[in-house]
Amino acid sequence: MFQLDIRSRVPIYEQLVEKFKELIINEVLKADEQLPSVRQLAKDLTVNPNTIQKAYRELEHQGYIYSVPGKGNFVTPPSAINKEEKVKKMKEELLKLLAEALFLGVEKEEIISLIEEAERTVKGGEKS
Amino acid sequence: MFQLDIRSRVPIYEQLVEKFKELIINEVLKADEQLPSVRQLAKDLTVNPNTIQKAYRELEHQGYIYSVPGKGNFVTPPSAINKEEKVKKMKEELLKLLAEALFLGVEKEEIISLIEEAERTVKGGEKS
Amino acid sequence: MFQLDIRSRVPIYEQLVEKFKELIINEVLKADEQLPSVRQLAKDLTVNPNTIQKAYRELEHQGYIYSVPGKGNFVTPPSAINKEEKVKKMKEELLKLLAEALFLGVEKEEIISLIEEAERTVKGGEKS
Amino acid sequence: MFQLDIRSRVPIYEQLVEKFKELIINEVLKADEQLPSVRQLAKDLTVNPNTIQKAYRELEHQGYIYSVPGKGNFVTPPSAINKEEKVKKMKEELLKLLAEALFLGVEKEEIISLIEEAERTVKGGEKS
DNA sequence: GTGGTCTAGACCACG
DNA sequence: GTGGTCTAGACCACA
Repeated sequence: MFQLDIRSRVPIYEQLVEKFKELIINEVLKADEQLPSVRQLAKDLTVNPNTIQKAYRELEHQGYIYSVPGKGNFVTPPSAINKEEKVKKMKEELLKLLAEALFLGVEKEEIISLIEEAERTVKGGEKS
Repeated sequence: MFQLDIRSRVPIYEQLVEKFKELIINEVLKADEQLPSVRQLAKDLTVNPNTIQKAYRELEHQGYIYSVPGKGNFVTPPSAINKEEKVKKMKEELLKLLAEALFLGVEKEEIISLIEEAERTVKGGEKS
Repeated sequence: MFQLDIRSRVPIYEQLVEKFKELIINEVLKADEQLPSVRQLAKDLTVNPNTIQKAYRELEHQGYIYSVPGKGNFVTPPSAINKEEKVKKMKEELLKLLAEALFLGVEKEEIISLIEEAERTVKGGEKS
Repeated sequence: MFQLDIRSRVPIYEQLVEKFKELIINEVLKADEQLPSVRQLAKDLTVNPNTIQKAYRELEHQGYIYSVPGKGNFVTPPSAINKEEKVKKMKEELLKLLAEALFLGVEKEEIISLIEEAERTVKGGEKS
């Protein structure tokens, strides 16, 4: 299910966060869908349960999932994500990255085609 | 000369690497120019010499400078730097960020205006 | 009758306790009135009977209801409920929250207008 | 230094978060002051280092402290705390608590005197 | 020395 | 069964 790079400099739990965000953004995991249980995923990935916990907790902090103790972890419906603050940070980050890309000689047209590519992967998540 | 953010999460040596890369790409530091000596820079920035050493080693590893034992560290000519790999990573990162932005409801038009804003900040620094 | 938030972090039994306390303080449930039976309520709310039991036991512990074995659970007359302790805790909590608000730069006037807003929502429910 | 209630229902790390927030709000811990090291505090409180870590991490998430790996954890200057979002949540919480207090028969005057008491403990933190 | 991550394994609350 | 917390102890990166 996941490909973790155990040797990478980026922590396992952070890799997990990224993977899950991707799945949620691309709606592979749909609203209110249940995520794999902490123990099960830990077993599948041969990682310690604490590490999974940490990833889930971080995802919850970022608003992408919510946790119901005794029940499981579930995907937050996009409409319920607190966007304002997140969008602001996102724009700053985007601006920085765009400047860097232009600086390295990436053409404006290339970036626009990247936007279109991104649109295709998201499709339908921007309604709310 | 440098503004280091001691508070930042990103390690000092990495901040140094970024700064030097900027100076090199902008040709503030010209081809084959000698970099400040480890000891001198460490003194100027009130940073541990080990930290400077680490930054220089990393710059060398990434191909931005070359080291001549007993002489010092020198700038690799920009034409010799391999940008391809960096551009590729940048595009991947951009794609991910763009998808996230669209997911959070940022309009395509907004992103395009961000590109234009980014263009303005870069203009003038991209002589190389 | 009840709106339970299955998603919430606060346990269902605790939500039940809060709801019942509200109904009792508001005298929607009058003194010595009988509460719904554990089985019936569990069925109505599609909740595990154990959960209802736990809520009732907790309400009894806090003094809001009393249980007559073989008969059912009944509302303690409001006059017999000890509010003092609760008011004390409430004040401590308020003090903490007020300090935090002031620290974050909320103006005193804003807080007073919040009090007035709160007054309006309570008006009409405080017959007891 | 701290009084932890090991038997309490509220987790140790959360108790720590509350204590530290209090110390920061009341300016016992001043801006950019260093917090006790994870290991040291763990030893002093005879708690596992991981638990301290968790508390510090949470405080960082909430914006009250910042962490510099290899250096330590430091108090965020009030001016640098991202307040907007926090203030919004705070007001909601305050409103709820105020309504509950009024409901329980706490007088408006009492609340206002609580504000004044809170003001005295904070004194000077609301400038920015 | 510092913080950050991770494993191994335990116990609790909840439904 | 689920998530949440905690201990014990290890290793790494950084300054």
